[in-house]
Amino acid sequence: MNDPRPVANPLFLREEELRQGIELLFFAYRDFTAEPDKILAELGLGRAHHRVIYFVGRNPGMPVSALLDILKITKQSLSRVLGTLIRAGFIQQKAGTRDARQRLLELTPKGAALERRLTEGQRRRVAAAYRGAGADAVDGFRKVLTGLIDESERLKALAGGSRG
Amino acid sequence: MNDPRPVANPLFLREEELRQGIELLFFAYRDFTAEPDKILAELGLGRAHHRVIYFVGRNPGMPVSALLDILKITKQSLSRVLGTLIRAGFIQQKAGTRDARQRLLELTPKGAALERRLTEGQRRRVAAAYRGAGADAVDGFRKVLTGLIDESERLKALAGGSRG
DNA sequence: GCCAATGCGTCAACATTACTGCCATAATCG
DNA sequence: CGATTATGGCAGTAATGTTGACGCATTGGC
Repeated sequence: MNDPRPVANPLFLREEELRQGIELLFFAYRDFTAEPDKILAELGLGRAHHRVIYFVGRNPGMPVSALLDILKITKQSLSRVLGTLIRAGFIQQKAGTRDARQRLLELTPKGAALERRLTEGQRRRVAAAYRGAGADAVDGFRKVLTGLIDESERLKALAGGSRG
Repeated sequence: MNDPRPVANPLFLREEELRQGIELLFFAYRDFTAEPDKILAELGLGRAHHRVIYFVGRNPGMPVSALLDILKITKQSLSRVLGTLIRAGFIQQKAGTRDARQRLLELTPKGAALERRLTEGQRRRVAAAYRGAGADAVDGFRKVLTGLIDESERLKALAGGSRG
């Protein structure tokens, strides 16, 4: 009458499947950030500096407000990190032409060099994972990650540099 | 002789493709952690507490050393977080039977309840992203994320609970 | 039984990254 | 002119991480 095997319980499988996804995200992010963190530590900088350098490099001339919207931190937190990077000569500000209140941000050559150095390892890592998984897998990876982003943020996230 | 169209430069596309992957990872992780962070803040806890509660819930009876190996933080950092959780009654310790030096960790009922509350939103989010992307995409998602993990950590990461 | 190594905890000091709240300046807009 | 916007600065606080040193109980090899 009863099947002696513990037949695959769909609820259990689902739970297990979801937890595996959660864990993969944790482990991947952990290892993904470890490399640049090391380089940053040598320079007395932290992960927050990398994020700022990355996105300013990606969106040259962006105002502070746009950076705040991406990072989702307070302006006070950003202000300190940004101030450090400006004083250290990685980022420079220019007054906005349309709105003179704005401080438009861009990397200096020194900043661009650091950006390349920091992101190089991450690019290599992503490239290796893409190569190993194949084009279809990459497509799925992007689909799922996009679905994980808050709906209201998806367009902004995919806009990336000056693509959108 | 020359193709007048700026033919898709494979190097550019690759760079763009990789950067998009990097950004998706950032945005997904940002939004993925925002929800539990709010709940934790109400309790005077932080993301580190969630990680500990999560993995102890996943691996009941795990020793401290295993947790250190997963989280990749120093025992001093863990000790503080773990101490808080134990004093607050979310986690309890039992001496190891095989090795009496070990402190085997497990969630109390109170801890298990908090774990469910914290992870519920994340599970829902992952479930929604999985549903929206489809089974093939989920497979690709897992493949790529696995490839992003340090090779030496992949087996451990996939071992999850007591699956491996 | 001695002794080194292991597993865990703790104290001290410090850095980074985040937060809230408040105030200031300057420019834009209505 | 007055309200809003974009930005900067200061003060205080907290979470999370680090290194270094030490203690204590237990284990395991000799």
